Amino acid sequence: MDQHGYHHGNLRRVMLDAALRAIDETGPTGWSLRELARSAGVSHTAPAHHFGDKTGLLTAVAAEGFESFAETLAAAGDDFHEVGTAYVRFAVAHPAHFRVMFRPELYRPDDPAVAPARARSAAILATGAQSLSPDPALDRKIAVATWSMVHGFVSLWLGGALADGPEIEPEAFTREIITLAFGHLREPPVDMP
Amino acid sequence: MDQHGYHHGNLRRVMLDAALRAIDETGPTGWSLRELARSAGVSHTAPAHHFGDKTGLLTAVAAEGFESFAETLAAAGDDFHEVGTAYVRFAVAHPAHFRVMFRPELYRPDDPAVAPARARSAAILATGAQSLSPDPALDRKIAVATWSMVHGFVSLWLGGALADGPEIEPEAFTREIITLAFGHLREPPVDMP
DNA sequence: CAGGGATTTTTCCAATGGCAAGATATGGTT
DNA sequence: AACCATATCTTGCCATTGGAAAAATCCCTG
Repeated sequence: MDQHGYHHGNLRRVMLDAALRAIDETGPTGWSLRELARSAGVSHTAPAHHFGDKTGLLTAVAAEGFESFAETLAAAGDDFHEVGTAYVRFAVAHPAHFRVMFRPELYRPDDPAVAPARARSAAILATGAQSLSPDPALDRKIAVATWSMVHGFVSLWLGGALADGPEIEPEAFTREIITLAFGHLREPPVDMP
Repeated sequence: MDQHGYHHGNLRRVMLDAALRAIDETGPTGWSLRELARSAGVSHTAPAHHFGDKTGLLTAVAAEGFESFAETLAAAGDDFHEVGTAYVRFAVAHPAHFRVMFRPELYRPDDPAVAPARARSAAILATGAQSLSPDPALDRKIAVATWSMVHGFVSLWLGGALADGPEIEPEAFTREIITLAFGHLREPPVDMP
């Protein structure tokens, strides 16, 4: 089911992939819709049917990203060390998605295709530290602190800001700094059925 | 020394300020050069003389940002708690600059107006944790961890990702999470002459 | 095989970034 | 005060872009 004539048959996915590649190469705004359409071999208005406009395409990227993100986080379990590591793993594996997801001005965060997955991710992150301490207020503090650290690390890493100095292997390094910063808070090992 | 006729007299600064305002309102790419020129009351090509092109304007913003940033960090002293807090203070006080500075694809990071201040900032951050521990490798880890946390926090905060839940006062909150995460590493109080 | 919805194209428009050439102002020199 | 080199700004132009409107083509169902 390739392109056989008038109907492309697959335009939506092809455009998404082209967008992801373009984002990897030149950032979330370093390309034009017409460019992508050309590369897909269709007219410059063909994408409009699938995405509406350029913002719509970025919204679709964000939606796909948050879906996958929520899954990754959920699969990481309850330990916030693991959730933090999963956060970084996702960003490194899907840099283009990640680069869009946390820049809400690029897309429509309230779009029904985005909002649920977005909320799901936020919920997992917010509750990641639950019952670590007896004080719920401290829990939130821990959650935000962890979230901040992994988000910041990955942003800096993707942005090349950590390029000087010895090479860093993102996932392993994340584990180390989480332990460094939050290891001392850890309860005795949680039940592992 | 306002605009008196043909020569604006102050275009460079006026354009920079207009850009900063526009970035605050619609992000680093949510405006057009012509728009800013109109708001300054000059023709759409007038800015070219001062900045070359749009990227040049963003480069000037980044340069100004890193200058001010390096000063702020340097003034914070040696304690990496203070440096971290200063990091956040800067970002909150100069959100438009900050939004550009850490997105190198938006400007020309190697521009001679940017590179030195950028390097100065990086150096302060990299050595922020020096001699905290006997192990230099751990120092780097601590420095990157701290940097990541404050950078991530501020990115999330500026992006509105922390908007749900109780309101957060950035600088105070930063102090708390730095202490939470790194307080246990702290040497006995440094000499304060 | 007819109709209808889905998908894509062609055509058109306003706005943008940038270039080239010309106009105007400014300061220093004499 | 006249002059000129330079800095600053304008006008006119062009290719590219995002998007709207309308028409064309395809595919599925009955």
